Amino acid sequence: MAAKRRRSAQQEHAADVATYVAAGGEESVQRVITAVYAVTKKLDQWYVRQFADLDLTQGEWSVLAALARAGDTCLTPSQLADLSNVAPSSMTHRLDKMSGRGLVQRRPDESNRTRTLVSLTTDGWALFSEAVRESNVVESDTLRGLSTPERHELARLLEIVIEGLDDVDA
Amino acid sequence: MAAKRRRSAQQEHAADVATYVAAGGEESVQRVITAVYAVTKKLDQWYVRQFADLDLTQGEWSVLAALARAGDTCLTPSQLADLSNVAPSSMTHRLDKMSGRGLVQRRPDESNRTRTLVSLTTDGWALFSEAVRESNVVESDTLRGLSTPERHELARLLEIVIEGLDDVDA
DNA sequence: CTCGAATATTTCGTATTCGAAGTTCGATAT
DNA sequence: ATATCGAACTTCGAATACGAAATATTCGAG
Repeated sequence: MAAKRRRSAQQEHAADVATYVAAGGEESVQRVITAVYAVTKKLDQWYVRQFADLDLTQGEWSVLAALARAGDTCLTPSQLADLSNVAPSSMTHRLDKMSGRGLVQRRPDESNRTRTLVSLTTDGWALFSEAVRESNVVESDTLRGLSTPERHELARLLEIVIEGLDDVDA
Repeated sequence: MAAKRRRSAQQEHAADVATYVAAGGEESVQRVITAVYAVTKKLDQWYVRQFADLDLTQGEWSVLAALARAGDTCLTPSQLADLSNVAPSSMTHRLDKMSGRGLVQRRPDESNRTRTLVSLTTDGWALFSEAVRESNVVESDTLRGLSTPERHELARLLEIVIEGLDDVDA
């Protein structure tokens, strides 16, 4: 099942970084970026399997998570499309399915009738909680090699990166 | 364009983590995982735009990168499907397109005629290099808030996580 | 040697996604 | 007031992805 074990994951990663550096990337950059994507790629595989139990696709999860993070603030289909990295037209169909299943509800915005407001139903909130708890199992397992101080340090460094994300476009 | 600036990205992130913790996640876990996905989500958006200049989709990029990382070792369509997180049947069509464009080439495996061996062409290698150099611009910009020692520390911590990834399935 | 199971790829039907119009409503200027 | 532009959502056709079945080859058991 798992790939060739002749090399450790470390060595495999180092070789990948070397490939990117040879192609013109910076070492200190590629070491971080390649590592980040190695982690998310593996996590994505697990999410697919975990969420299948809940009859949930990654796309539907992104909607659920976006609405949950918004709290009691309703979001529009456009906002959800942006947050989910999909085209607005795709969100239409996705919301059709999810509202048909009773996870979300759409209602017109009285103050601006071009807008539609989307919010989680009680079932939607319940499924969100269920998914978070299931995900936390594999996520926790993923980080088991790090001590609590190391996790905080890792989070701190990532949060520095996050702080500058929005300014890059400009 | 950019979302509401009333809150800093930091505060936004902290609020997101609080939502996951309230739903049953562990604080030290969610702080890291949420941050990792915040970074990759933004990077994914940039990749789409950057790669559009090279007439390259993210799916095609994943094939290019997998073959480049394999070096002179050929990969089979099945292996590429695994590495790209797509179904084998999807890889068939993707390789059809890419070989039609002259980026990759397929040849039968003489030692096992059920297999097909895929490798990069000269044009494929050139496009890979071009894409790496373009990507490195935004990636480098993404990490500009970190000093060189901080980048090494971030890479070190992520590499600890990577080392344990394959053992989680078991 | 032959039969059956396993592996690798492709084909095919269905579902999801995207981008480009189409439609409705709101905002601004004249 | 109304005309025009822009914003938000949806509809529609084309492209992409998935899963199941089909095809071809290898491997192992009898």
